[in-house]
Amino acid sequence: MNYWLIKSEPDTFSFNDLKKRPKKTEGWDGVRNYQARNNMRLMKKGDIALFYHSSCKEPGVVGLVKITKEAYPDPTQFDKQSDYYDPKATEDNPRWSQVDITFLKELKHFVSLKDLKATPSLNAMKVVQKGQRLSVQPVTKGEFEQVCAMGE
DNA sequence: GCCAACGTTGGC
DNA sequence: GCCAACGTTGGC
Repeated sequence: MNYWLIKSEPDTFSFNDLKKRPKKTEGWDGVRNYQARNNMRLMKKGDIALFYHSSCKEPGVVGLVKITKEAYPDPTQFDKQSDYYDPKATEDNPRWSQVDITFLKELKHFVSLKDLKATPSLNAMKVVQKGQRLSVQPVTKGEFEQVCAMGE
Protein backbone atom coordinates (compact mmCIF):
# COMPACT_ATOMS: atom_id res chain seq x y z
CA MET A 1 0.00 0.00 0.00
CA ASN A 2 1.18 3.47 -0.87
CA TYR A 3 0.47 6.85 0.62
CA TRP A 4 -0.12 10.16 -1.11
CA LEU A 5 -1.01 13.78 -0.62
CA ILE A 6 -3.48 15.50 -2.90
CA LYS A 7 -4.13 19.22 -2.98
CA SER A 8 -7.38 20.99 -3.57
CA GLU A 9 -8.46 24.58 -3.31
CA PRO A 10 -11.34 24.51 -0.84
CA ASP A 11 -13.09 27.35 -2.68
CA THR A 12 -13.26 25.06 -5.70
CA PHE A 13 -13.65 21.66 -4.07
CA SER A 14 -13.29 21.12 -0.34
CA PHE A 15 -13.05 18.03 1.81
CA ASN A 16 -16.57 18.78 2.97
CA ASP A 17 -17.74 18.86 -0.64
CA LEU A 18 -16.35 15.35 -1.05
CA LYS A 19 -18.22 14.19 2.04
CA LYS A 20 -21.47 15.44 0.51
CA ARG A 21 -21.03 13.63 -2.81
CA PRO A 22 -23.06 10.54 -3.67
CA LYS A 23 -21.17 7.60 -2.15
CA LYS A 24 -18.76 10.27 -0.83
CA THR A 25 -16.82 9.68 -4.03
CA GLU A 26 -15.48 11.97 -6.72
CA GLY A 27 -13.49 11.53 -9.92
CA TRP A 28 -10.28 13.48 -9.45
CA ASP A 29 -10.39 15.20 -12.83
CA GLY A 30 -8.67 18.29 -14.17
CA VAL A 31 -5.10 17.36 -13.28
CA ARG A 32 -3.01 18.87 -16.09
CA ASN A 33 0.52 18.34 -14.89
CA TYR A 34 2.52 15.37 -16.12
CA GLN A 35 4.21 14.55 -12.85
CA ALA A 36 0.93 14.67 -10.96
CA ARG A 37 -0.68 12.53 -13.66
CA ASN A 38 2.13 10.00 -13.48
CA ASN A 39 1.71 9.79 -9.73
CA MET A 40 -2.01 9.14 -10.16
CA ARG A 41 -1.19 6.33 -12.58
CA LEU A 42 0.90 4.73 -9.84
CA MET A 43 -1.99 4.75 -7.39
CA LYS A 44 -3.48 1.42 -6.46
CA LYS A 45 -6.99 0.70 -5.29
CA GLY A 46 -6.93 0.91 -1.50
CA ASP A 47 -4.10 3.44 -1.30
CA ILE A 48 -4.72 6.31 1.10
CA ALA A 49 -4.12 9.99 0.51
CA LEU A 50 -3.93 13.01 2.78
CA PHE A 51 -6.40 15.62 1.59
CA TYR A 52 -4.73 19.03 1.65
CA HIS A 53 -6.35 22.44 1.33
CA SER A 54 -4.22 24.90 -0.62
CA SER A 55 -4.50 28.54 -1.68
CA CYS A 56 -6.66 29.44 1.27
CA LYS A 57 -6.53 31.25 4.58
CA GLU A 58 -5.20 28.25 6.46
CA PRO A 59 -3.52 25.68 4.25
CA GLY A 60 -3.12 22.18 5.69
CA VAL A 61 -4.31 18.59 5.91
CA VAL A 62 -7.99 18.13 6.73
CA GLY A 63 -8.62 14.43 6.28
CA LEU A 64 -8.01 11.11 4.58
CA VAL A 65 -9.35 9.67 1.36
CA LYS A 66 -9.11 6.24 -0.19
CA ILE A 67 -8.35 5.51 -3.82
CA THR A 68 -11.37 3.55 -5.00
CA LYS A 69 -10.70 3.41 -8.74
CA GLU A 70 -7.34 3.27 -10.45
CA ALA A 71 -6.31 5.58 -13.28
CA TYR A 72 -8.65 5.92 -16.27
CA PRO A 73 -8.99 8.62 -18.95
CA ASP A 74 -10.20 11.97 -17.61
CA PRO A 75 -13.34 12.69 -19.69
CA THR A 76 -12.99 16.46 -19.34
CA GLN A 77 -10.04 16.40 -21.76
CA PHE A 78 -12.46 15.54 -24.61
CA ASP A 79 -15.15 18.03 -23.59
CA LYS A 80 -14.98 21.27 -25.54
CA GLN A 81 -17.19 22.97 -22.96
CA SER A 82 -14.83 22.10 -20.15
CA ASP A 83 -12.11 24.34 -18.77
CA TYR A 84 -9.95 21.24 -18.87
CA TYR A 85 -10.47 20.54 -22.58
CA ASP A 86 -7.26 19.53 -24.33
CA PRO A 87 -7.39 19.68 -28.15
CA LYS A 88 -4.35 17.40 -28.38
CA ALA A 89 -6.09 14.57 -26.54
CA THR A 90 -8.17 12.03 -28.46
CA GLU A 91 -10.33 9.13 -27.36
CA ASP A 92 -7.86 6.79 -29.03
CA ASN A 93 -4.91 8.49 -27.47
CA PRO A 94 -5.90 10.09 -24.18
CA ARG A 95 -3.35 12.29 -22.51
CA TRP A 96 -4.78 12.83 -19.04
CA SER A 97 -5.87 10.42 -16.34
CA GLN A 98 -7.91 10.57 -13.20
CA VAL A 99 -8.65 8.30 -10.27
CA ASP A 100 -11.69 8.07 -8.01
CA ILE A 101 -11.28 9.12 -4.41
CA THR A 102 -13.64 8.35 -1.54
CA PHE A 103 -14.01 10.09 1.79
CA LEU A 104 -12.39 7.99 4.49
CA LYS A 105 -11.95 10.03 7.64
CA GLU A 106 -11.82 13.57 8.88
CA LEU A 107 -8.91 14.40 11.16
CA LYS A 108 -10.03 15.30 14.68
CA HIS A 109 -7.64 18.22 14.54
CA PHE A 110 -6.72 20.11 11.42
CA VAL A 111 -2.97 19.82 10.75
CA SER A 112 -1.83 23.12 9.31
CA LEU A 113 1.08 23.70 6.99
CA LYS A 114 2.60 25.62 9.88
CA ASP A 115 2.41 22.48 12.03
CA LEU A 116 3.97 20.38 9.26
CA LYS A 117 6.82 22.84 8.91
CA ALA A 118 7.38 22.88 12.66
CA THR A 119 7.84 19.09 12.76
CA PRO A 120 11.44 18.08 12.05
CA SER A 121 10.58 14.50 11.03
CA LEU A 122 8.40 15.91 8.26
CA ASN A 123 10.85 18.32 6.71
CA ALA A 124 11.43 16.01 3.74
CA MET A 125 7.79 16.20 2.72
CA LYS A 126 7.37 17.87 -0.63
CA VAL A 127 4.49 19.99 0.59
CA VAL A 128 6.68 21.87 3.05
CA GLN A 129 9.34 22.69 0.43
CA LYS A 130 9.36 26.22 -0.84
CA GLY A 131 7.98 26.58 -4.34
CA GLN A 132 6.61 23.04 -4.39
CA ARG A 133 3.49 23.03 -6.55
CA LEU A 134 2.98 19.36 -7.33
CA SER A 135 -0.68 18.64 -6.66
CA VAL A 136 -0.41 14.85 -6.37
CA GLN A 137 2.64 13.74 -4.46
CA PRO A 138 3.84 10.60 -2.67
CA VAL A 139 4.43 10.55 1.08
CA THR A 140 6.21 7.86 3.05
CA LYS A 141 4.43 5.56 5.48
CA GLY A 142 6.27 7.24 8.34
CA GLU A 143 5.20 10.70 7.22
CA PHE A 144 1.65 9.54 6.74
CA GLU A 145 1.50 8.02 10.23
CA GLN A 146 3.06 11.10 11.77
CA VAL A 147 0.49 13.41 10.18
CA CYS A 148 -2.34 11.11 11.31
CA ALA A 149 -0.97 11.12 14.86
CA MET A 150 -0.87 14.93 14.81
CA GLY A 151 -4.48 14.94 13.67
CA GLU A 152 -5.69 12.81 16.59
C1' DG B 1 -2.32 41.64 -4.12
C1' DC B 2 2.55 40.41 -4.39
C1' DC B 3 5.97 37.66 -5.96
C1' DA B 4 9.05 33.49 -6.06
C1' DA B 5 9.25 29.13 -8.02
C1' DC B 6 8.13 26.19 -11.33
C1' DG B 7 6.23 24.10 -15.85
C1' DT B 8 5.18 24.83 -20.62
C1' DT B 9 5.48 26.93 -25.07
C1' DG B 10 7.54 28.28 -29.14
C1' DG B 11 11.10 30.78 -31.89
C1' DC B 12 15.49 30.04 -33.43
C1' DG C 1 18.09 21.33 -28.12
C1' DC C 2 18.43 25.86 -25.95
C1' DC C 3 16.33 29.33 -23.51
C1' DA C 4 13.42 33.53 -23.04
C1' DA C 5 8.81 34.60 -22.35
C1' DC C 6 4.79 33.53 -20.44
C1' DG C 7 1.19 31.41 -17.42
C1' DT C 8 0.13 29.15 -13.09
C1' DT C 9 0.57 27.82 -8.32
C1' DG C 10 0.30 28.89 -3.79
C1' DG C 11 2.27 30.89 0.56
C1' DC C 12 2.35 35.06 2.71
